[in-house]
Amino acid sequence: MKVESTELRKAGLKVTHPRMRILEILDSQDGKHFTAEDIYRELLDRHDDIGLATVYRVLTQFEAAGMVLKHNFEGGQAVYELDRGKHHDHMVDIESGKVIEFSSEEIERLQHEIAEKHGYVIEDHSLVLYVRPAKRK
Amino acid sequence: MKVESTELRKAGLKVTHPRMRILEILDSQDGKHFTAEDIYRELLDRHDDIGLATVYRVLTQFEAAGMVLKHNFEGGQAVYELDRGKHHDHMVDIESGKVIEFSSEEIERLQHEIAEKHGYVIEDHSLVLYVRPAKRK
DNA sequence: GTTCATGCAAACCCTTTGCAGCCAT
DNA sequence: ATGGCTGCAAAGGGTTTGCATGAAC
Repeated sequence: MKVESTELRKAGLKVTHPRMRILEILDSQDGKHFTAEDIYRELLDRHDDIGLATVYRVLTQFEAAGMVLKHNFEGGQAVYELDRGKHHDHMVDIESGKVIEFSSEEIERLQHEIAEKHGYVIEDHSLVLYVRPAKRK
Repeated sequence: MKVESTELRKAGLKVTHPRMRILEILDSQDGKHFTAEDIYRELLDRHDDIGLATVYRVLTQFEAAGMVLKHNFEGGQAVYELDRGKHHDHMVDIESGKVIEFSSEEIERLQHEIAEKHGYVIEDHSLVLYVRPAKRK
């Protein structure tokens, strides 16, 4: 039995064709971030007849199940990535649109320190650097 | 002459009633973050007959002129605040919706270090901590 | 056979835009 | 006077939802 179907069952979701396909696409490229449209078009390319509404519904369910992370970078369109367990933040190259992942334990630590100082506990956080290739000197 | 009108002229914008009023509202509470609707409703309360479209247009112009900062926190609605020159990041209390400002030179420094390490220069960044009041122990 | 999921189109929310009239300069 | 501004209503883009059909269990 495929890994995907186990994942779905674990999340309490029926193993349906759309969910399997979408999960496969999300899993196909590590570190890649997809918009709902990206996935929809990929499905069309594969001649899978799955509606855009279903893509949104499935992504929302995956997010609720903790299988997928959703990010709202600038630009209106949300992007999704498979949650592979290692936390990271993002850098967006504003010239190419490319998304680079990074992580910094030190920043994480400082964030918790700051929240604590204000009497809070961090539930979630979002750190995005909008960057541009450095000019060679 | 009021400070507001000087600000507007400096930005190359005509000194109109809507722009003055919106600027006044933004200036009325330091550290406060407004949605376009917040401002619109505030204007209605003051019996200023200004359309929501105008509020959006004016806020966009203010942002372009560097007078105002726009943030896209979770929840679909953008919030605006007067740019008073001191950079800061945000913490959002997910229970009350309250926005707390903070700043950390150390985090800023680490961000630049990370971007540089990847061959990039930071153009902009967004750091938001979604927090919950700490339980008393 | 039930229950849950899907496709389609319509609805939704926030934001932007076209246009004719109005106001600041 | 004239060019930029405004209000209104309509359009826009991304996302969600209602409903009848269809698939998974």
